[in-house]
Amino acid sequence: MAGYVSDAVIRRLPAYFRYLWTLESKGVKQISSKDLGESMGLTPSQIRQDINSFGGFGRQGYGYEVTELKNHLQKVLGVNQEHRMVIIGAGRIGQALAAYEGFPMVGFRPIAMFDVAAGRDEPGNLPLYPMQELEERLPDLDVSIAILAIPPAPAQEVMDRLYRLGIRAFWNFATVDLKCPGDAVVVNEHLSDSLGVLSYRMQQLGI
Amino acid sequence: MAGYVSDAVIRRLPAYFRYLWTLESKGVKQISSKDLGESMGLTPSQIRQDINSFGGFGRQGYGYEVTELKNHLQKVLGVNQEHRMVIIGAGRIGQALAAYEGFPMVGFRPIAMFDVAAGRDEPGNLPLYPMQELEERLPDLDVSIAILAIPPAPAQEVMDRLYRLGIRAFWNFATVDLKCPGDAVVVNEHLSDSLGVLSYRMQQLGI
DNA sequence: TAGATTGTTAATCGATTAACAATC
DNA sequence: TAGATTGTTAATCGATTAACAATC
Repeated sequence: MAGYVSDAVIRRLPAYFRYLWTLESKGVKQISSKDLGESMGLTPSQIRQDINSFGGFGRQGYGYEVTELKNHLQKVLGVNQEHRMVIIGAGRIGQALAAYEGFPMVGFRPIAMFDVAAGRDEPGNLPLYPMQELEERLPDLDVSIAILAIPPAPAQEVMDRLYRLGIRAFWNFATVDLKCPGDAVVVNEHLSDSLGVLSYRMQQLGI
Repeated sequence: MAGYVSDAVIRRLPAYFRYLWTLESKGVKQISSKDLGESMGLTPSQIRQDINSFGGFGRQGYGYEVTELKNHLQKVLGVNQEHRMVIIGAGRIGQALAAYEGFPMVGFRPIAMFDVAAGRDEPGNLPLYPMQELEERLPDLDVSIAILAIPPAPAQEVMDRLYRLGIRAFWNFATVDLKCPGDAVVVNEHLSDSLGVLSYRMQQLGI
């Protein structure tokens, strides 16, 4: 079905998926690359290229079946299966993520939180465990992803500790770039980088 | 100094800035494009190209002065000046952002929060006002950026309302893509898109 | 059928990498 | 000076756009 799909394409897939999801929820059955392009700010050509990088779904003279394409994108991204997550750090960011409503759409589910300060509020309805019980409890939780919502200083060490426990996927909110072995994945989320870009554009417009 | 700088370059600038900042705080005085490239996972060539797109700072045979380059990047990004922000929505994401430690580095400062439910906790040390007082209070707050940490449904409407009050820069955490007039800037932050990419990579590695 | 729109190849455009003279 | 490393031009690579035959 798909050979190598470039990074540039992969980064656009979640946006396609999201948009098709909303189309489906509005009852739209069909869409052409032209209309999709207009809504998403991309050229029809690019959309057809992107979609075709993982298989042919359109019908000439008609366009794409919204639900069919959405479901397929879901499988391509792997967000059709449930991903159980543990959240490390029960500070404000950790708590915000524990309650984030964007997860169900992509099949992600927070299962538990850990924090060095065991006396914190239990947010949402997730159990909160002290960090020292990590080794003891993690195996039973059956999670495949760890969210790091902790300060930068201990981040790399905590990641290594989770790696030793078998975690191979990390979503990092600590303000450092973390490195991991080749058999694991890290997505470093740098919120302030977005602000840098925003600031640059403001300057250009003289805001 | 700089003509047109491409989007691809601009998106890398905050990472350069962040890394130079940590180098400076470690007391590093000088760095070559070779070493910078190794640390950041870029080629020396690319780094020299990027830096030269906004002016020549290196010395042959020596490299770059860390502090000088950092300070210049700061000006290029416009993060040397203070940006006052208002946070709309005092839910968990709003509260997390109110306390986010990544802002000072980029000169951003949250000033106040607004929420439809006036009875919420006052988080951090920011004043929290009811949303209906927006028109009355915003002019005195002297903010140039609004963070939207509200549900998708009212997001576009709230943005239009802020635009009418003179706000021209938006950082949007609502899970919809917002559109704005050409004299304003929006950065749409889609956290779950990152998870889509993470999920795709996990699948590829068989995690 | 005629019109619309795909899948796909070819053309263009832009970004990254390589190379090297200039020079600190 | 000799060695290192820049700034910059040229070469390569990849991604986007255009075009169009295929076909629903």
